[in-house]
Amino acid sequence: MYVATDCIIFGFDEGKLKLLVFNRQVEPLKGEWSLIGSFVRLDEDLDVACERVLRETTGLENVFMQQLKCYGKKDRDPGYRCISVAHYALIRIDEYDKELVRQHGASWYEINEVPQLILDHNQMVLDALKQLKYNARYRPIGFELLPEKFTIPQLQCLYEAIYQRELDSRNFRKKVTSLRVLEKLDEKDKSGSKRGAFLYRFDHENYQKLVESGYDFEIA
Amino acid sequence: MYVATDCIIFGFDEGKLKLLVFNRQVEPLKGEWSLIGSFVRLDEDLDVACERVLRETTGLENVFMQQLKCYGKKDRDPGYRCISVAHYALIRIDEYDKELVRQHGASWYEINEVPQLILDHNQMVLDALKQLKYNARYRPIGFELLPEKFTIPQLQCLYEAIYQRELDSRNFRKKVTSLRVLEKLDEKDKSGSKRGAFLYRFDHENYQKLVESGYDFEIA
DNA sequence: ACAAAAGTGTTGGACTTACACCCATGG
DNA sequence: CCATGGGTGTAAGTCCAACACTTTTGT
Repeated sequence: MYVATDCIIFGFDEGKLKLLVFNRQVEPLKGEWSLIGSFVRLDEDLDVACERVLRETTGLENVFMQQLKCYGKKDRDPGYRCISVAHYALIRIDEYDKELVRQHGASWYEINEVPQLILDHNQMVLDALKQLKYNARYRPIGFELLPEKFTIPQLQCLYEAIYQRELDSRNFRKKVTSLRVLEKLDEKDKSGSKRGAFLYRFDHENYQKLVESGYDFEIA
Repeated sequence: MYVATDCIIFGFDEGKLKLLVFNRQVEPLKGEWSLIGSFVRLDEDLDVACERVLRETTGLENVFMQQLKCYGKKDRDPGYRCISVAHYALIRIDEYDKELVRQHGASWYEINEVPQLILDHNQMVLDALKQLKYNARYRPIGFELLPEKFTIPQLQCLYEAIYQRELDSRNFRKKVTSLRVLEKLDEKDKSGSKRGAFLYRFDHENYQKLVESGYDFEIA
């Protein structure tokens, strides 16, 4: 049986949660929209395979990535029996290799304007989004989608995009700062307003300590 | 590549959460403890394969079963390259086919006394238990492990076994009855005490309605 | 009559939500 | 000077956790 992996790649840009979809360049179904994927090689760990796929298409390494689900309907791929283990990845939209992405015929789509994809890939996207919403409540994975330095309004905007609802800025700020995993910098980002908003950095060290102590990261 | 499925089968008996483990009857590793599994047939849906495994070993159908994770380390099975999609199942310990289980050389082990299992099966059990704890908070899956009629003290005992901590009986009773998915019967179960405790039945219909309306089932 | 489990309410504290105004700056 | 987004505190309500005694009945 063939074993493949497909990647649901999320990014965050212009205040919107987006999905990277690919123009399929091989037959069958050449020219259709698709997630990016690959067969898992015989001598390759499953998770290594999807890291490889991500690296080959975006140039990124050490990306947040998580196994979503294994799709195994017998007729999911009309060509041959193939199961696919879907993973979703959160990438920083300012870091990926734009040339590489262009070569693969990929484009970003807003999460609720994703076009028709091949096979069961639309279902994978729906499942991944559900998972992302779910996980975002208990681990601060939202940070994975932002540049290294970000402002609190940006972070809030991201969570609003994930949850697809508005959050109260006072309550949001209170909560994220109370988590004590944000390091406030002396710089401001003035791209969003005249006044400028302070930049923060994610304090990985403190985060790690808190995780180990069993801390609960529910946000919003 | 070979594709297998393995089943983590949970049951609840004598106030303890238990796992059904099998004595492996084929080489290699014959005689070792193992989860039960099977290769996925070429013309068989993945989820159908694990339903088949469960039916073949316990005689049960229509069991609560959920995909856990796909295990795909390249050397997880020293014999040949094989990925395994683990599923966990919750069964009622009074319903399974004891003769069938005996034929497969299976025994129940308390969840924190599980012996050494082959390959990565111990890891699968740990992951399944974590998932069970997690899911038990948001869907009333605990009911799957009890007989059709059960008492509230039994239900509490089950949740205590899953969470591995004690719960307050007043708060627990308050919460589960407030969910409005329990139907109180006129019978009592006197096996647990002189006084006897009222039996309840899970109201699947009302549960379905509540799920559809987006209700949140957090318990304990 | 007593042991053993079933059943029942209340209160204090923690957390969540809702809500409105001033601040800093660039144009 | 004004338009724009950034930043701040408080009060009400809801939810959760802690807690102890009475009931029933078989032995």
